[in-house]
Amino acid sequence: MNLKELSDFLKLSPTTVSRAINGYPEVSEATRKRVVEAAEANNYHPSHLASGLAKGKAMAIGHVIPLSKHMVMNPHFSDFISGAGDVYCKAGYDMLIRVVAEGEEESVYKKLAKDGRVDGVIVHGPSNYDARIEALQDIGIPFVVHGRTNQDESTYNWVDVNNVRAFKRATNYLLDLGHRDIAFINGFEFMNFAMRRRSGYEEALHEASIEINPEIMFTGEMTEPQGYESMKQLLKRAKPPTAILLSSILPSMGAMRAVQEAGLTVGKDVSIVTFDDQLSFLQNSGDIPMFTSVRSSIRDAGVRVAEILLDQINQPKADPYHELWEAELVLGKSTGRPVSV
Amino acid sequence: MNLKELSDFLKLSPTTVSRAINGYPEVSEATRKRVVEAAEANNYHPSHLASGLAKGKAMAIGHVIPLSKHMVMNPHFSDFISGAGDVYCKAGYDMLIRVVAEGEEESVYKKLAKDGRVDGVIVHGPSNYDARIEALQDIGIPFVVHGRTNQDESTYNWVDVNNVRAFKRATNYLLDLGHRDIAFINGFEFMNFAMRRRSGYEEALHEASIEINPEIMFTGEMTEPQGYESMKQLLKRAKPPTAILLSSILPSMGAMRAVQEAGLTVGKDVSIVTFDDQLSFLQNSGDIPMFTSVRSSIRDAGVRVAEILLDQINQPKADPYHELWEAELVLGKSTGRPVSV
DNA sequence: TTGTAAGCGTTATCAG
DNA sequence: CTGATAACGCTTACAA
Repeated sequence: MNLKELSDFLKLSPTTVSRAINGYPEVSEATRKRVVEAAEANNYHPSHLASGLAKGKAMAIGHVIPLSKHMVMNPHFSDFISGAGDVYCKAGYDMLIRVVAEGEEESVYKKLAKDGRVDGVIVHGPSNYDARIEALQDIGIPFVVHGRTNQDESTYNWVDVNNVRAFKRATNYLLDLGHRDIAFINGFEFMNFAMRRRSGYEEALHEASIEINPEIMFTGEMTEPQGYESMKQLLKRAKPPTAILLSSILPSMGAMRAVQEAGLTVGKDVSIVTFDDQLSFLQNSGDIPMFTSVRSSIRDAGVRVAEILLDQINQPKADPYHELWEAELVLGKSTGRPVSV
Repeated sequence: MNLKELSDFLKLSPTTVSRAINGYPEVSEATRKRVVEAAEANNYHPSHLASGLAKGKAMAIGHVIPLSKHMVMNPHFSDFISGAGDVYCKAGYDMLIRVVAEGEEESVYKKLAKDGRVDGVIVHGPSNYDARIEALQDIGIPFVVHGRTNQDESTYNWVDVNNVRAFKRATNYLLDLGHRDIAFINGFEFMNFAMRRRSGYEEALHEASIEINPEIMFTGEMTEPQGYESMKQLLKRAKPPTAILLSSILPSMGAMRAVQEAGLTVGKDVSIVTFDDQLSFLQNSGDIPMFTSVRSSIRDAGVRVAEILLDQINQPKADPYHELWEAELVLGKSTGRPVSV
């Protein structure tokens, strides 16, 4: 059943029926009631394609998600997406996802933005210099970046965590406890967030006049095995570091496993501080959380990013909008003074 | 730039231009080349809404994802989705996701199916009796279920793992090793897959004439903390079970943590067998995997489910199609004979 | 308050 | 091989 049929059935014009259904003010209460009831009874739902075409709005937001070489989705996405998706849903928007091979992202973004299927897009996982930003600016479609790049950040919308500060604080906390050998297991450093985290770590060490030691710094895809393997390497050293900083709770689980396998105790023999995105399925909670961490919810980020994008769509001339969040430092069971001190 | 403008520019009719771009056979190679180049040069992309409207195809597949009470997305989704999304992308389809509160799913599915935004939908996480199935059958939209229900399974498309068999084998393996006290940490049993797993476990115990003991059987949301807490409970018992069966690698990580915290060793003091969905971010691999498991890739399931749906869309009169997969039993480091035997 | 008619950007039909 | 014309199902001036 389409609009025409429904209006024939009601002996009304399509116009009136459309107005009634979309809640326009000029239609009388009596007819509105009749229309809505008939629509319900006949199980009529307006075609989104047709209304989108007519109004020039797609009522959808695009996400482009790159698969890594192993064809997997970064697990951090699922929490971000559940936050964003919830916002869209409440506002009547849909989430459109394109999963693409790494490298094709820019062209896919362009196509997505141009073919009129979405009213705005989210940029995930910005690299240090990210061509998507200029591409989207050229096209003129509203977008919000989750994170930042090294490009002029005043020209686009973004929400980011203060990664430099977070990792500086984390490092300082370990220094205060008396640690001097602090390893760092980071994400890939072409990702902007990872680069900033490294800066925070290095700044803190510099200020404490401790030399940076590349031998105890790792980068890679933030997975459980990454943490496990890296930690195993570290424990093999003649003088293993007494503390480790990690970029996500996933490798932290792996690191903990390696420590325990070696018969050592986390929080005593080895201190661990992690960045806790508060992944829903790996809660670092309890009376005293398992891990000491710098914490910021990635789901909340998804919510805010989505809200900001919808705002920008409704006020296209608004100035670029930014939010920089501070991470909490939460003490857990995984840190203590180094034994030898 | 739209089709009309491009065709004016080329001094051709919109028809011809459309045909050239869509690769219809009746257009000459010369004009096709000219058209494609001009489209490229002018950065022309056809409007998906318009073409969808004209062809009556949306070129999108709908997924409805329920948030749990804690507003989080089940992490198993992200792997499933990356598999499905990859298939869609290669076939030129988009993935449309609606994130909804638990309970609203059925009505959202109906709306999604009716408003013409998608050409088919995927049903996730079927419960034992799932009203969505009949709703979608009434509407007449193609759909594929990931899993099954207790309804007549010959009437709809599905892909499922043989959960009964998998958990029966897992239990039998532990029995063969000599275990008699085998605990079971399951998902919520209103989910059909969880119910089937329980059946497999119980069948094996029955056949071995071992009594079912509800005190060592848990159900809940499959998270790390669930495994941790349940395991802690079990270890408090006067005579803790010597082996545990778990429904996902997430609670298994938690269980392992509890065992290690208690100063015990997994694979010696406590044997663990898990169901391994091969979650990308928690690989149970290595020369000898960390966990003994019954294994079936949830990402592969996403791939197959998507492929089947696209097939059904292209051959609307095809009979319902099913695939029942057998899980592998993979031996890892987490199992051994009970110490007391 | 309601209706008429012209779009929105494509594709499909049919004729040339 | 190419082109005019009518859909696709809805919204929106403009009229009544």
